[in-house]
Amino acid sequence: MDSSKLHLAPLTRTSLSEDATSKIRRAILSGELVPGSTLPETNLAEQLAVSRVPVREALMELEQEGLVEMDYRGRSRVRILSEKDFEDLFSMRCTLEVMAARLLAKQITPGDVQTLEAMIDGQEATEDLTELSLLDVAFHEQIIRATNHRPLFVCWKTIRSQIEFWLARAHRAQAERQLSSIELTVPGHRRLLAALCSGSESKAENAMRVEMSTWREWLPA
Amino acid sequence: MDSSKLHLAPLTRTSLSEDATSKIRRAILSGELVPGSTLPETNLAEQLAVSRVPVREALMELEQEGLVEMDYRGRSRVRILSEKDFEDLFSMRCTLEVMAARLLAKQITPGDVQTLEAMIDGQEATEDLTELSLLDVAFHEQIIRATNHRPLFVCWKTIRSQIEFWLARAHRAQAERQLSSIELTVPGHRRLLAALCSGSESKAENAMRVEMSTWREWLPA
DNA sequence: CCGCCGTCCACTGTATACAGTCCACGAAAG
DNA sequence: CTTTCGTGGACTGTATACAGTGGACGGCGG
Repeated sequence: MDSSKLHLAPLTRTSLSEDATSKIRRAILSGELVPGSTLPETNLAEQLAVSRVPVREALMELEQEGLVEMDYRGRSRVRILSEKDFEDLFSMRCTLEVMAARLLAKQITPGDVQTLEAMIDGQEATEDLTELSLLDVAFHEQIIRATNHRPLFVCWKTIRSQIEFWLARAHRAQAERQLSSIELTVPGHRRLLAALCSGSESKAENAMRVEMSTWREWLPA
Repeated sequence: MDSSKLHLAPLTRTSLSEDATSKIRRAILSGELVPGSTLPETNLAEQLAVSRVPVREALMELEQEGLVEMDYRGRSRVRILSEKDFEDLFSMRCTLEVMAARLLAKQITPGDVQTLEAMIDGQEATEDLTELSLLDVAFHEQIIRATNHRPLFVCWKTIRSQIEFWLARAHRAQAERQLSSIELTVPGHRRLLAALCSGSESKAENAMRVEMSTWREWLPA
């Protein structure tokens, strides 16, 4: 049985641009690339062993995600996020997620519930707290995706990376008082999911606001 | 007095990419490029008399704006916006603008008021209805800009062009029963501005919801 | 010592060149 | 007539080449 004709691979085929994007993104999120440091295309191209073209596209993408900023002439640096930036980020997130909660309350499907429950189980099974916080973001992203609301999802994507940046930063900064332990995250998500299934927009909204507020406390990074 | 050293020009310096972006955008909004039609880089580059590089960047930008979509292999076409797309667009717009209204109610400055009033005066002085609808969008954009909330503005930019696309389309489709006459737009904006100045978040929100609903009636494009 | 000017260099914007891929179309086999 | 296979062309993805610009730096004049 020769499956070579099935074109299974093309779905996951990855261009050098996307490759470069995720590599640079990871380097920023990990702190390897410090906020404010310059990102010369020439330099990055050399390090990633590709030409400037994919690097350019990666930088454009990351600018869109808010991790990179370009000066009036096109020179890129790792964006420096201020306190206000983080506050704005979270107020935006709150608005988007509340909208998602209300939408989903009206249209959630058994399939959605199943997916979300599986994700919560995955969170419960996790030991690593850094990993957990990523799963948490993924859970919220799944809620937004489930709404099938394209503009909402596009907007979410413009802040997602910045949220992960903040998470990584907070983890490094305050390793002792770890945010979002399993004991808090998992039950919170179960309550949220229950509210989303209640069919009541206002219940869903309130549950989401509660969920959001548990994060907001950690804002002063 | 030689001003050649003052570098006044660089502020408005325009790259070929941006040039290409606005030209293609205009062509789509005007209907010259029909939804669904393909956009081969080679072809566009030839027509715009530039190389493929600026065209590529323009297409990436327009994809972000939701006017262009790329298939799994990178071939671009003018995006076909469905009825649901427009509904989602407006619900997104409503959410963002309500958020903006609440924010601005808390922090509006005399300068903001002055700018917005001047824009309303400009609307009052306009005869052309197509022009008026663009001024209307610009007015709402100014409200969002005035919040000084970067993520909010970034999100707005991802839907702005699609809204203008819908406007242009609606204008062509129903030339007789013109939407948004001056008699409706200007007083509506004055009331909205008054609510924004009231200092009350809920008044601002309600006024914005009213403003949004006047648009929504026209949805079945 | 301080400021001004010119040169050089690092870097981007754009063009061109090259390689690979998918699809349409047509020929050959059933 | 239908199906299969092969081939050519139309594109994109990526690399390389070229041109221009602004800033850093050093020398020169005050």
